[in-house]
This record gives sequence, C-alpha cells and structure tokens, in this order.
Amino acid sequence: MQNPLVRKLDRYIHLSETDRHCLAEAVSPVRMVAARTDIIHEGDDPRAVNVILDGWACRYRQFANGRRQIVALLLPGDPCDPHVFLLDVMDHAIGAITPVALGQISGGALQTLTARSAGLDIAFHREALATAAVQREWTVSLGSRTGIERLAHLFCELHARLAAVGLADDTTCPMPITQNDLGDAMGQTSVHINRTLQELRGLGLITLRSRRLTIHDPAALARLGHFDPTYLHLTAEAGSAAARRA
Amino acid sequence: MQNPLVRKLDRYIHLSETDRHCLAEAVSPVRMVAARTDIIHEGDDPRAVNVILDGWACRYRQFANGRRQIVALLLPGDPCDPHVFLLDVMDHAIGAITPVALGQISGGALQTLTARSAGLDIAFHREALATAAVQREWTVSLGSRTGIERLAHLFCELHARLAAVGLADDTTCPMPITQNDLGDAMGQTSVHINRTLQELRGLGLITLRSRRLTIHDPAALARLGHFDPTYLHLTAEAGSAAARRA
DNA sequence: CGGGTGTTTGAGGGTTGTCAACTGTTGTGG
DNA sequence: CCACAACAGTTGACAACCCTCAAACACCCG
Repeated sequence: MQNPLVRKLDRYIHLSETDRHCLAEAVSPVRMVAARTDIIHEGDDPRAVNVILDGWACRYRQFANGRRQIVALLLPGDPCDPHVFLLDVMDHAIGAITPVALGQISGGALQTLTARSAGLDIAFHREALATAAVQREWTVSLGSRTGIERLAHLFCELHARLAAVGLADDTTCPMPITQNDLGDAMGQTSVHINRTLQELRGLGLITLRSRRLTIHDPAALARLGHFDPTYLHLTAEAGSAAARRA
Repeated sequence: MQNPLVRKLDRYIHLSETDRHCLAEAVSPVRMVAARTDIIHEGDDPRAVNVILDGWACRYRQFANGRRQIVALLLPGDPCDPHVFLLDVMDHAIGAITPVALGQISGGALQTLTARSAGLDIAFHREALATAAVQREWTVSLGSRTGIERLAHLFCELHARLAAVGLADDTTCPMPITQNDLGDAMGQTSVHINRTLQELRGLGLITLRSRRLTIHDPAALARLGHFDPTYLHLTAEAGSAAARRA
C-alpha cells in the first residue's frame, strides 16, 4: 500500500517520481494510538509534521456539560498537528476515532524537501489551503444545511477525500464512525442522526452497514447535499494506478 | 491612527520598534471598496497580502436559493486574501459590509520582511494559526451553541478582536452590521436574531444602537456565550499606549 | 453466554423558520 | 425643512425541525 500522504499531495499538484520517492522516504512511522484516546505530541519538534498513515481521527472541543463538537475529521494522509506549540496554549484536542497509525516528517526533513522541490512546496501549501476550505465548508454545513443535507454532504466529502488517497472505489468507502460521532460532528444528537440515516436509506441513496458506506446514487446524493467538490481543490488523479492504466 | 495590521501582529508577538516601522512602510494603501460590493483581486500578485485598513468585510458563500452563509468576519488589520490564485478556483467570495479601505504588501516586500525579522515571521505565522482557530470556533458555535449563546459569543469575540487593534474601549465597540448579516453569519434568520437581541437586552447584558455595541456586563456575557478568549491567541497588549502608560 | 457498546423507536416539548405585515430610521432631493 | 423612498428593525401566528428522556433491541467480543 502506497503512503497516503504521497497519494494525497499528488492530487494537489502532479509530483515527479523523485518527489514521491523523497516524500515517502521522509515519513517515518512513529506509533500506534488506540481508538478513543487522544493524540498528543507534547515536547515534539514544533516544526515536524505528524501524518495519519492509517485510521480515522478528529479535532474536537469538549464542553463542561458533556457535549462534544467535532470540528474536523482526519483521514489517512491528513496532517494532524495542532500547531499549538507555536502558540502557547491548546484550543482543541485531537482524538483517535479508530486505532490510528501515525507517521512523522521532522522539521528539518520537511524544510529540505520543500527547498529542493518546488512541486512539493506547492503541494504542502495547497494542502493547507484545502484544509482551510474544508473547515469553511463545515461552517457552511452547520450554518445553512438541514440535517439530511448535512449528512449527504458529509458522505460526499468523505467519499471524495478517501478516494483521493485510494481508499474508496466508485460507490463505497469505509465509514468507521458511530452515529454518536456523526452527531458530534454535525451538531445534532445521535437520535436525530439515526432518523436522518433512515430517511437517506428510505430514499434509496445509501446503505451504511458494518462500518462501510455504499452510495447508490452519487449524483442524487450530491444534489441533495448541495455538494460541489470544487472546495476540495483536488486535481485529476495523475499519478495513480488508474491514470497509468488509461 | 496607527496601522491596524501593525497593532494586530504586535499582539501575537511583541514587535521591536524597527519591526513595526518596517511593516508599516511595507503596507501601501490600494483602494476603497463600496459597501455591499465584492472585493476581488483577479490578476493580483498571488503572493501579495491584502489587508483591511478600515471597515468591515466578510467571507461568504451564496446559494442558488438566495440563502447566504457568512463564514468569517474581516476586521481592520485582517488579511483578506482568498489565496485562490495558488488554487485554480474560488470556493467563496469576499464582500465589503461597510465601505472598506484596502492596503497591500507585495509578495517581495513580505518575503523581505519575514526573512529579515524572525519576530515578523512568527507574527505572520501566528496570525494564520489564529485565523484557523477562529474558523474552528465558528464551527463550534454553529454546531453546538444556542441562538443566544452564539450571539453572546460573537459579540465577545468581535469586541476582543477590535480591542486588539485599538478600535474598542472597555465596554463598547463599533458594530456596523445589520441583523440580516448577523443572521447570515450565525446560521439563523434575521427574525430570530431580532428576538435573541431583545433577550440579550432584556437580560441587561448589552445595548446595540446606532451601529455601536455596548457590553454592560462583560463577564456575564462571556459566561452566557461560553467565551474563552484563549483561541484568539492574543498576548497582553505590549506595544500599546495603555501598556506604555503602565 | 454475558456484558458492553451501538442502534432503533416512541412521545412530548422547545427552538427556530416562514410568511406577512407594520413600524422606525436614514438619507436625499425638492 | 419637509416629503418621500429605501432600508432596517419589530411583531404575531403557525409550522417544521430537532432535542430530551426513556426504553428496547441488535451486535460484537471476550
């Protein structure tokens, strides 16, 4: 299995064989994190980049009253740094949803990479911009989409992001997340999530079983969720096996 | 009146007199934008930074059904670049709420500044991280705060951000935004915003009149909105007149 | 097989949206 | 200085959406 960070960055700008090789070399596997535990890097090199190699995680805020708001879902290939070491205080936490395998690029290696390759420099920049765009899109979802639209949009986004790192095929992708977590992400209760899922199933748009999502009618689901993949800023799959077959 | 960008960055890390002077020199006033028109930079230097020198603006998404979601409010001192020129397509627009005065730092000048001064380099980095934190906080607000909590939180945030650039005193700040715009930002209708404002007034927490907000009980307002200024990552006012008086 | 976790269902209530009309404020031109 | 238009704020009635609480059911794993 190819390094998901390599696959991801290759979708922001086409990377040369050399770039892909150097990037993969720079990522060293670091550690496993158990599901439902926090990912913390206290004392880490603040310039290092930690990357999710396998599993799902989330950025979240926990409230005193027990409510939790997930503000971002982190998938394989996603950097998962809080960057709080440049700032003095942590304003949110990062937790593993499933067991997570973490990798790391040291600050020095990163600087070398981006200095030597303009392509990698641009790729990392675009990744940061795309991450910000995803955050804005979540703000849009929570602010102005109904429950069913939010879920439809989320499923479209996750499918597209997973497909970008080779973890989804045309109609299915992993979805190892509980209805409770979905509620914490969409700003709703798990009870309402459950009813909305039933509605989506009733419309024949999806099935969600055994931690796996199947999208029966991608176009209809995208229409329902007002999903326009533009904001993900992904280019055509250039370095992938699929593209090479073509 | 001091350059608001200088004041703002000085709140992320204390800047030397030289840094402040060089930064102010690097900002050239560019143009005025009328209220309720879009701020567009097509063809601009993608590495340049456009800054709001005066007035309020917002990032927003417009939907086909007429609904609009404001995803960020931009105040004096805030960079207002969509950064879309690194990416190919614009995923949102930036519009002036009031008449806006824009300034610009060219890409070359910016590079020179951050190369010569470690302080300015860190300041720009922290600004970007703080902006991302604000975006996350909006996601939190829309996802898990009630109407009255959202407004209370927003007023606390705006007061703090305006105070950071010297545009607010202890209890009042400008608030040149309609209830319609507040609704577009908070994911609610102007009708509901109106009722929520009456509730805040009824509790004796604020008055909002003639485009000016007065906070009668800052501590109570912060408590109601679960406002914790940590996420703004502002340090104590180091270079300000108030600090120098002390 | 049993316990824990996750999902599903029901009933009732609170928050917010929609629609429509009315009032107040501001700015402009006669 | 007034008349007027345009915009912003306010109010009421009703409906839709979503939450809360509580319980039952299904699944997974040791």
